[in-house]
Amino acid sequence: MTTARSQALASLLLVVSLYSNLMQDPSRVYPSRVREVEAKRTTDFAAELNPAQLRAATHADGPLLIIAGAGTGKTRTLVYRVAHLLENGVRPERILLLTFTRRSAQEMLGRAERLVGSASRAVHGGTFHATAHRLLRRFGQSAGLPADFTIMDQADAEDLMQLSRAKLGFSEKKKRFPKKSTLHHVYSRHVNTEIPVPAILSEDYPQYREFEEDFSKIFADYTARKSERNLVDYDDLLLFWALLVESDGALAEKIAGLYDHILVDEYQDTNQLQSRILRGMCRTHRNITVVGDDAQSIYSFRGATIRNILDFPAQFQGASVVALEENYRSTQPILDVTNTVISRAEERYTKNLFTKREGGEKPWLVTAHDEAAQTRFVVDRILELHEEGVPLHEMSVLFRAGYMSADLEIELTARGIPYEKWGGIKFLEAAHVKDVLAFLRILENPRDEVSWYRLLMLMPGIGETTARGAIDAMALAAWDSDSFGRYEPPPRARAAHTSLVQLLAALRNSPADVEGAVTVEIARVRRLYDDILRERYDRVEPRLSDLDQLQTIAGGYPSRAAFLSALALEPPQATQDFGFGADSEDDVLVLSTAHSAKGCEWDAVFVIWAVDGWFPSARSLGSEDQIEEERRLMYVAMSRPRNHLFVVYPLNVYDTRRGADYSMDQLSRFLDRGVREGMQRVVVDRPESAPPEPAAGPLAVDLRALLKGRFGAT
DNA sequence: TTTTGAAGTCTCTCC
DNA sequence: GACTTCAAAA
Repeated sequence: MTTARSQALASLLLVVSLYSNLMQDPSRVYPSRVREVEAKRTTDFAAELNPAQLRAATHADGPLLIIAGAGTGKTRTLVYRVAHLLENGVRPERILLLTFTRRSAQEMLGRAERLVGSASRAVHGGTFHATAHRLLRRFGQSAGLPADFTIMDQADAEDLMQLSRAKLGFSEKKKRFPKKSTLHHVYSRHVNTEIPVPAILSEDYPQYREFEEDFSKIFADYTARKSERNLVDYDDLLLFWALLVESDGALAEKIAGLYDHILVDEYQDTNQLQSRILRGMCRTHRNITVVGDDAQSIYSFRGATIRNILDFPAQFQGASVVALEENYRSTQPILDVTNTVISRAEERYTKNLFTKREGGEKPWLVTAHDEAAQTRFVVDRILELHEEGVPLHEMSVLFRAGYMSADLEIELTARGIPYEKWGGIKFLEAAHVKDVLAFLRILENPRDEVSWYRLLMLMPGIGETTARGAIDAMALAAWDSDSFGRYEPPPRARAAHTSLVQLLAALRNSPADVEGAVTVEIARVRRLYDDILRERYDRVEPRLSDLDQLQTIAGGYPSRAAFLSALALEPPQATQDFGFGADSEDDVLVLSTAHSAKGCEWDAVFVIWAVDGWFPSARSLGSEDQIEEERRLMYVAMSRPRNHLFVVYPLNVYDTRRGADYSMDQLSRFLDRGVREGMQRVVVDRPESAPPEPAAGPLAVDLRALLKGRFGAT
């Protein structure tokens, strides 16, 4: 069976190999690679690119902005630009390719390799955060950052924020005090956008304006806590990088001098802080190429600003601008509809996407009676297309938020259709995985308060007060590694304390630098932890097998530190990391959030839950800007297919949020009259009373029988 | 006083 | 379903 989780694990294994690649000193790779470049035939750029792509790919030095509409060969152009640079003698390790996701970095470097040979492997590529991490491990100490810092993921950062919140006594007294996730969100937004906190509160959280001073106090405490405890959050990675390249010293020169060319993908999704980093990195050469599509800017919730791309020509004087407008992906009827959707957007670079792909069916707008009918329609149509020869991996179902695919997943499982889910429940967010990792993290960084707290709270007889008391005692002893052993617990916690002390001692004494050391450590932790797991959680078996997998994965890392850092920065999201070897031959359907689908394409795409309040999300209806972003998100979703597009919406939704009753819902506002004119409509009724026949084997359902009588065109 | 279980409140997108 | 709040149990 193909589950999201098992695939996530497989992808994590891939990360292992990537990680060791990433950490390799490129100078060691260099000499042999160069010869391969020279031996390689030169690429015939003019024959393989259209005029606009050619201009972008072969652009000489200096800033370049490529405005690339959906499906216009953006990746291709960037890959050829890398090839062009290499063929013109730029050393691969002097090129930095910044992407938004690890997946696109892999894909691009893989394609570049096919084009120009293995030289491209020495090109530095990765996300902003992963690149920041690499630089900070190498140069951070000169900037006052400890060498052994631990990276916190978002949940960790929120937990730490909660500790600050509780410490300052805000947890009980006031009514409606913002919760930890809100606190963290405001903080993160402040760091990434550089908007002052009061302004963020006024704009996004007017109800919390009265707590303005409390926010400042908590943030101050949070910041102090981080540095005392050796912790670094995602935002810090960028922040320290920016500070490093903006300083006046030789260090800034050195870091900026690492690269001669910087290429940035998905530039519309960068934020103010990232823009500062880029300006710092380009202080000497100005060889910066950015690619983006303002119509696909969908990450403002994490501080991305469309201004970066709109203002690029002003920020980098003399920048060339190339627009890619020929769409190679979709048929004309699909393009007509998506062009109409995005034409309603306010401020943008005007692009006129066109295609030579004439013909093809009009996109479908499907009105389903309710959620069950929606699910049935999607599954039936998928099977039908599959029978017509479209492989499952050439189809995807897209939705606004991860939880919206629940019903569909049940049905797919029942009918034996394999699928993989992107952007869903993440392996590393599972409580039991985080529990085990907490043990490893305090070994790595004894000051890691978040992990201590988590771990202590797991132990029977230890609650909030005892946990905090133990942590305070350790802080008082300057986090000496024996300080926990000297701590005197109250009687009810004594047994737990003893076993924990013994475990930690055993772990500290086991050799750390032998192969598979991390796996051994996890096994030891589990001798204590597995019983706790059985006690605390339901569905024990799958959780235990997750931990088995975690042990296996850990075996691939050279050290505990490498393992933990990789997990924070390269979380296995699911199978989006799947593009290798035999596994890519698995024919599985893709379920994805609209966000995670960006940059991908399929033969057939289903967009479900196209209901006002769901897509656009009800939370975004408050402001014009947010609605605009939702519109772009819908545009991203609808512009993924090559040949078949289905937009589905259920009429009656059993909505527990509003008094648990059926309510009539309305089609998403983005499918306005003009858009609908380009579509063909279908109404799908409530499913017949008979349940679907259980599948004899994968895809063995008699479709015609199931579909009979359930279509009624209007 | 502290822990723990149970009822009640919302529920996005990602590095 | 995860997280918070609240009241009973140790």
